Amino acid sequence: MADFAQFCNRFFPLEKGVLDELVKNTQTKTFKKGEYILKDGQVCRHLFFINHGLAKSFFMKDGKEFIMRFFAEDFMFSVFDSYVQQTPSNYAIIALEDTTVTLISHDKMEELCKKHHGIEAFFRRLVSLVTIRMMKRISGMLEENAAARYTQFVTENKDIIQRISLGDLAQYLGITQQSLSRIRAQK
Amino acid sequence: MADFAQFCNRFFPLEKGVLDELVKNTQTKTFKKGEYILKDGQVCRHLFFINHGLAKSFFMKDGKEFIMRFFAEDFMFSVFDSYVQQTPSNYAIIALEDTTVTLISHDKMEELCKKHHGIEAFFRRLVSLVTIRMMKRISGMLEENAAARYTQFVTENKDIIQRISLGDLAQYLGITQQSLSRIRAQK
DNA sequence: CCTGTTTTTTACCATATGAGAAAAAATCAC
DNA sequence: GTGATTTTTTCTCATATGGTAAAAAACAGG
Repeated sequence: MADFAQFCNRFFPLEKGVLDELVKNTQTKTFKKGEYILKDGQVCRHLFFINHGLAKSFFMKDGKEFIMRFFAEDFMFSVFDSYVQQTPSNYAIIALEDTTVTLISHDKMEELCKKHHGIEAFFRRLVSLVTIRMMKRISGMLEENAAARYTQFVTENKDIIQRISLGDLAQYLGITQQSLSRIRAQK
Repeated sequence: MADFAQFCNRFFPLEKGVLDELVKNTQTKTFKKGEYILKDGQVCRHLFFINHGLAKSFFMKDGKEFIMRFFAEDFMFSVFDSYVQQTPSNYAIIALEDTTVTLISHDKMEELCKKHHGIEAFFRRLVSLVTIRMMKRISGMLEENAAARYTQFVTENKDIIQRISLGDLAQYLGITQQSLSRIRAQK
């Protein structure tokens, strides 16, 4: 069971009092497998941290589902476009397993960012790392075909790969599940 | 000719003295068409702002070029993975036209972020918007085929589209220039 | 343990895009 | 302005992936 305060200490150490204030302003929620953590069309009003479980963010287009990312234990995330702009989200988040999350509300977080320079810096670091991950994703999508992206995803996500269905993984890779099944068969 | 201070004021207003301090710590450089603004393998030690001109960031793989982004006037950017981690860059930046940039060094910027909460917040906003753009790019690459991505790029970049070669645009879209030529022909 | 549901695999054909080569057009340098 | 270079187009064929359908396998609930 990942702990949010511990995560923070590893991620970006804050002064004791500041960390306490941050943690004090979180709440915890549990979602059953298959439940929406965020529905598309809603404004994403929280940062999330996964204590336990697995989730995906995704969107639909022409009846097809496309997966932006999987989120597992000890990971902090949000739907950043909706969160930052406080506009309705094009993406939804669903729990793929029974999942417990720690939440910080946008308004509180903005308030804390203004109040504590350290939390602002924490947040900058968080978004910076998100950016770096997205750069890698874009590079991978440009340079590699589906088979190579699959192999890479497997090697980089050994820990969660068994927990993700073939269909979900295919939609993350941007191919049909039939194609992914074919790719797997060719090994 | 875009002005950096004006850009800042529009982007994220800082206190007068703070903005002055930021601007005072910039320098200006000019690159001829075709010159490297950053070579891959180098650590990206600056944030960039384009006063005038056009540039692309890209990487090579198996002799093929893949373009991450184009940067035109009045735009602030960096190679964020290399910049944030201060590690050698996998990406290079080349001027596509004679280009003038305003630079802020990483070390100075970090110093200013520590010193002025406002600059930290400025930077958070900058990285947040980068993240949002990258989310859009990833969505687009997942959901749309090359023809649709081309159409969308054109409509969203009317201003610079005539300045980008077909080959470069193809490599941004993740297809060959022959394919893009074919797509264009079908309109 | 059995039954219904979901997930994965397989097969067939259609289509988008890639690779290589070469022609045509546009641009650049002197 | 002219020749050289670069960019764009066109062509042909190969391949990866999509779409549809259906079978097989795995899983879930009573």
